[in-house]
Amino acid sequence: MGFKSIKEQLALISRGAEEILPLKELEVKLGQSIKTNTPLVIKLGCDPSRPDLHIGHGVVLRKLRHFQELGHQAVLVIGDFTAMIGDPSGRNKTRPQLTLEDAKANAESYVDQAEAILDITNLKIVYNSSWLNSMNFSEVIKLASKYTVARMLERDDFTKRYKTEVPISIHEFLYPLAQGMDSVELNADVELGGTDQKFNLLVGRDLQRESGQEPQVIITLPLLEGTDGVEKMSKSYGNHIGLHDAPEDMYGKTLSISDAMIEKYFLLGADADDKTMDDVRKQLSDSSVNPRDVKRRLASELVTLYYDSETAIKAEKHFDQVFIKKDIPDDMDEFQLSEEMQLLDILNETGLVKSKGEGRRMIKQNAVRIDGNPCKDQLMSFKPGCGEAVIKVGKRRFLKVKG
RNA sequence: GGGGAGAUGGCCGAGCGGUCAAUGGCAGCAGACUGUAAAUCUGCCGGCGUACGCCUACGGAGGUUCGAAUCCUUCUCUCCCCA
Repeated sequence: MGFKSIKEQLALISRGAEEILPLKELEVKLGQSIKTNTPLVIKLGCDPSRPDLHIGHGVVLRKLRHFQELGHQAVLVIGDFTAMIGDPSGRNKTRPQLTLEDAKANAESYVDQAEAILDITNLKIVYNSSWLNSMNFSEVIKLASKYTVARMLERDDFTKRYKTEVPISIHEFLYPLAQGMDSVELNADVELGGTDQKFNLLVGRDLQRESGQEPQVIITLPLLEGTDGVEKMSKSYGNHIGLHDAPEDMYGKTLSISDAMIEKYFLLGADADDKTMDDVRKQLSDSSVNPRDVKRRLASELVTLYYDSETAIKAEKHFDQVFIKKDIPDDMDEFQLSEEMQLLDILNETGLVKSKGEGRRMIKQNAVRIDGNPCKDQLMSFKPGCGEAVIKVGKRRFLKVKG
């Protein structure tokens, strides 16, 4: 099968991308690829230490998918080796060090989730332990000699940590090098990553050059902020929309993003094409259009993307019912009463609240409703034979008690 | 190798023998207002008990004391300066 023209390919490749470095080299590579009818090798590394994927990860996976659609060879590098060592970079605690088995298990789950985006049948999956694990100390030292401390310290987060006297371990300097080795191993033509990966991606170029390879082109993608619109999307911030979130959650969470994020979510999260983006921008700048409606469209497109349009309609209906009409959802967890029980215990045991203390607080704050009426009685209890009641805690926690 | 500083609740950061479950900020949760937007206001924000209260917590382990996050010893870890 032939490739599309350079121009056509670039249009898709650059959609949503932050930087393509150097663009000229990419054009050359694409040209060669067309001429020799050979797909380019597109590398994406993933960290299997955190197995829950969200639409933030989706941004870069989507870009890899674009390359698949253009007929290139996508390679997913599972960083099981690096995960095994345990990268202590990042804000606070040392990361848990995974065993190779854990990393492998997580990797499987990762691939399973990535299937929502990638064409798995044409995906090459490799584990970097298969080459990094066998390097001996002298090889590592030789590798380490190719970079200087000053250059390492150029990296943004190292600079920051160094200045604020936050520890940096020596082995962290080896991370970019290990990642770069992956590029050498694969003879990658292009490597994808978030903007925070820029330094690491560039190291790959240097190492490839040292090994006599043509350096890879790097493509960085913006980091998608989470639903709070401030921090980057991350499960630990609790601001993520998971790829495996239930359709209703995906829809609801999307509607909770701030208006300022709508455009970005369309582009990066929903993979909107140029035409859609124009339309969205037009609507957002039109004061007669309620931004909420644009957001509703976004939510529905996201659900459609990860599920299907029918599910999106259902999610929307659920949302309207629960949050706009403040009605109860069609489906909710049920609790069968076998003996008289305190409301507080029911809440606690079913996980509607984290502790009884939280339950008490919620009740005090009028956050607990029974059949729509705020419950102020902390000692209230349910007796068998009392029939059905719907308990609501906060905005979105429901439970049907059957007695 | 020598000298100095430090480790506090999800994070930052006060406290320096009792009044400390620990000021404050951020994050979070809930309520009001809304479009599950933003902004704003209010309350909550270790666990258990209706509550007086009890238990567990200030890097780990010991100790001094009627009483310790606060003092001493020791261990672990971190940062800075000198070599």
